[in-house]
Amino acid sequence: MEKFVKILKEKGLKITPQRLDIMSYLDVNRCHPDVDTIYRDLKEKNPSLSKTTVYNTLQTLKEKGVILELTISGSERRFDYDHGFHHHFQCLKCNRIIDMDIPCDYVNNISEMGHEVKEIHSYIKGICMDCLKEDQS
Amino acid sequence: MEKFVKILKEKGLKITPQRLDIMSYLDVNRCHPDVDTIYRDLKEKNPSLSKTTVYNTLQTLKEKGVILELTISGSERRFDYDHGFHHHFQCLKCNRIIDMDIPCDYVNNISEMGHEVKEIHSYIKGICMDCLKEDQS
DNA sequence: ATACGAAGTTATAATGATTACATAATTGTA
DNA sequence: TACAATTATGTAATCATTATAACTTCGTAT
Repeated sequence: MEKFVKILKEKGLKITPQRLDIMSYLDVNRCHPDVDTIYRDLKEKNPSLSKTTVYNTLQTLKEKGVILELTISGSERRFDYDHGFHHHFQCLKCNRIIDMDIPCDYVNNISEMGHEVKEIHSYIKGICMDCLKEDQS
Repeated sequence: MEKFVKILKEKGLKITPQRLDIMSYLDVNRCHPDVDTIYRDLKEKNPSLSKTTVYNTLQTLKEKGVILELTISGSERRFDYDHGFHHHFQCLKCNRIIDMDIPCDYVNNISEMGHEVKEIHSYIKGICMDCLKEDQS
């Protein structure tokens, strides 16, 4: 928990239990949860939590670069603790998002383009291994 | 225009002026327009056009693989005539989306993963060349 | 050609996620 | 401990998207 306090201080943000809860939740739950899931899960331990707070905090943490917002789907916003670049795979059947740590040289070539790069998102969609197996059986 | 008729027939879809308009619009306007832009522009020539039709048609064409929906931004849905895989760069300042045709070997390696790949999206965000120049002057 | 059924379009209403706002509470500091 | 600034809360407003139902058009078979 100390590491989250440190991060908030570095970013010039006040330390509040709500922020620590959300950061800790995203650090543990690397399943790219959406706003509502975060809200519902955290509300169990802190029933007075407001959904507005969740929105505000996610927005703040995103602006400060602590967390990442995925835009893999147009309809659902998903969030991720920022732990280095990797690709994301979304299964069109079970809707799960899987981290993919296959190396990609493209990232290194981008600087040649003349644009200043701040974020890279790589989304692959299809049918995941598990759903493929189910279909066969 | 004949090519759009052909595509619709191949996909088993009826040929309607609205669909042809939307396909033609996306084929010409490769700036990745959002729903509202498409609607406003096409409404000029066909004032009875309904926004529901735009939504329906985009959805149908997307399902049939004729067009692609970008999810580069969480807040705005953008559409693109499907003309082969390429990366997209979005400028965080002017909001423009630029096609990037730099080769990427990653695409070829994906099949090794065990998942079945249907779509690949690659989004890069940052400050574009033009905005960088403006900042300096 | 014409008529018929299916598919597509339209306009309106409903939905649901996100944002705005005003108030209350908490944080960090003097 | 008290104070100013920031943050959290709850409600209300907003906006894009979807659902619905009536109407129209399309493609085909007569």
